[in-house]
Amino acid sequence: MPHEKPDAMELPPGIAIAWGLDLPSTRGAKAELSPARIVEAAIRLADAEGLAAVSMARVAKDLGFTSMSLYRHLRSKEELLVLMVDAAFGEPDFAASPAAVSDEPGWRTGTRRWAKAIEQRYRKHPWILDYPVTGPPASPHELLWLEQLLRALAPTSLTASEKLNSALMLANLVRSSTRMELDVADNDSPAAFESYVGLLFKLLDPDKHREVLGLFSDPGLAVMEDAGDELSFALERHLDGMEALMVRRESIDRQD
Amino acid sequence: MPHEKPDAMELPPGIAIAWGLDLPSTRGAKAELSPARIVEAAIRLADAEGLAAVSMARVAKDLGFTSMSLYRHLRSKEELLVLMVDAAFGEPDFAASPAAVSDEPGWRTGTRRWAKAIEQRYRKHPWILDYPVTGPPASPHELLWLEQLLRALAPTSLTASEKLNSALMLANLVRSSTRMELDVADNDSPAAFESYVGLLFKLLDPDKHREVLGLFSDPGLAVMEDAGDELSFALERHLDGMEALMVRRESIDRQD
DNA sequence: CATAAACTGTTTATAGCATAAACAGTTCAT
DNA sequence: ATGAACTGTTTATGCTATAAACAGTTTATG
Repeated sequence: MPHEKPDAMELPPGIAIAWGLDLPSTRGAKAELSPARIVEAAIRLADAEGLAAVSMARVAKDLGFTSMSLYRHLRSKEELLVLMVDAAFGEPDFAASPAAVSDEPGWRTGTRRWAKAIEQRYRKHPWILDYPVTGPPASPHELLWLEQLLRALAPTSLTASEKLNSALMLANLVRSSTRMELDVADNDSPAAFESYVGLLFKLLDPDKHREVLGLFSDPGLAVMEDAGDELSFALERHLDGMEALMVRRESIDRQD
Repeated sequence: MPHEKPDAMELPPGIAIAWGLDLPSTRGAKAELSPARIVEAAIRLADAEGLAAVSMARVAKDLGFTSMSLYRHLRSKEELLVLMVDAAFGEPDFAASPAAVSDEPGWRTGTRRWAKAIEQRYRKHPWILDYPVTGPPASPHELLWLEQLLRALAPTSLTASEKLNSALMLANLVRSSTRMELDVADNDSPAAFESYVGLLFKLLDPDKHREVLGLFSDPGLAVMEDAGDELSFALERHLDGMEALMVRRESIDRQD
């Protein structure tokens, strides 16, 4: 890859490129490839065949180059993956807030809208969920999404730590709920679900596993039909929990 | 592997072995290896060097056998991983409930105890967190843990779906919180945290990222000192959210 | 203007991975 | 006693990421 600013030397993989910190070089043959082209091809491949299909050789082949050519633009496959995920998140897109229509606090509406928006990104590029979260967000688009969520939480009475914690938790919640829904959807529902329950009844001991068996015997246990029901349930519970904290705090403030 | 009951033929990888469904065979040379020995060696290796160090060749070498010998006892590496995770969870261990000491509802205490207990398993075998969750729990120990959590939730007024959803959410919450705490702890804290924040200040646009920057400028943003603080925060919020649902429901019941 | 530095892409090579296939030895059911 | 069933080994295949050396191209500098 082209030489970098001194600043950019010790950054985690992909971050320098993601933030546009490498200066284009003047000398040398002009490049046909670029990180952007490679990432684009890799995303196309992952969308079509999953993250497991993304190998350096395959991406290069799709572009009409050799595997090693990619290493002129990316330090490692890890770097490619970081850039893919960042690009797949993309810019947050919110329908501009229609003011407070309902009687519920604005932070709830905003957070819910954020959750639905990022869920859509996961559904568009499900392979993002196959790339494990390694640490706090450091890539441009991930930080933009975090920013949007923090803006939704800004009007609340939460402390800085609480806001950060809540934001990270909400992000995890959407991620894991969506992942669960997609996993289940993959095993085209009713047949697979029946066979899962059948398996449980064959294997479980009615004594040691009475609650599990009771649950799956319950006729009221509807397989969540609409996509997003599971996420909605978890999200509303979490919002209620945050609200409880705020209410408690305000009542303490009032009595001081 | 030895021949299996007809029942055991179509099960997901590892499940048949985990539930002890393969009959030991009488004919043939007596085996020196066994799934149990292999899994034990693999866990020892993962504990010491991480999940990435677990290859069939390495596990076999540690046992003094060839790679291919493992395939006489396990269908695939996937099967090994499933069995490792199941064994690493192990039997749930709860200090027998000391009745209701505090004035809070028993389901809260029980759920909290469950969360802390499973968190300890993750801390003992952090590599469990590197193995992605693929679907609903099907292995014996995972189902035992689920059973224990459902028992804690049993006295609540939640419906069957709500209990299942809540249980899965709680499991996700503990998993992702612990993962985050371990990720951060890996980068031996203060130095790495400072450099992360420094990075943000160098890269972020004070306009486009005002909330993120404001947050990290806040002197009140304490790096959570005690292990488990992050988990506790998220957990209490979630418990509050569940409680809010129950309270709302009871008040509706009363007015009907 | 010539030369060297810097860059791009290719070829070749290595070490690791999961796992298939064929084979030799062992034990028990028939 | 014979053959089926089993265990473990050897050998081989096709993947993977990526290091190293090389050829060609462009541009900055002598």
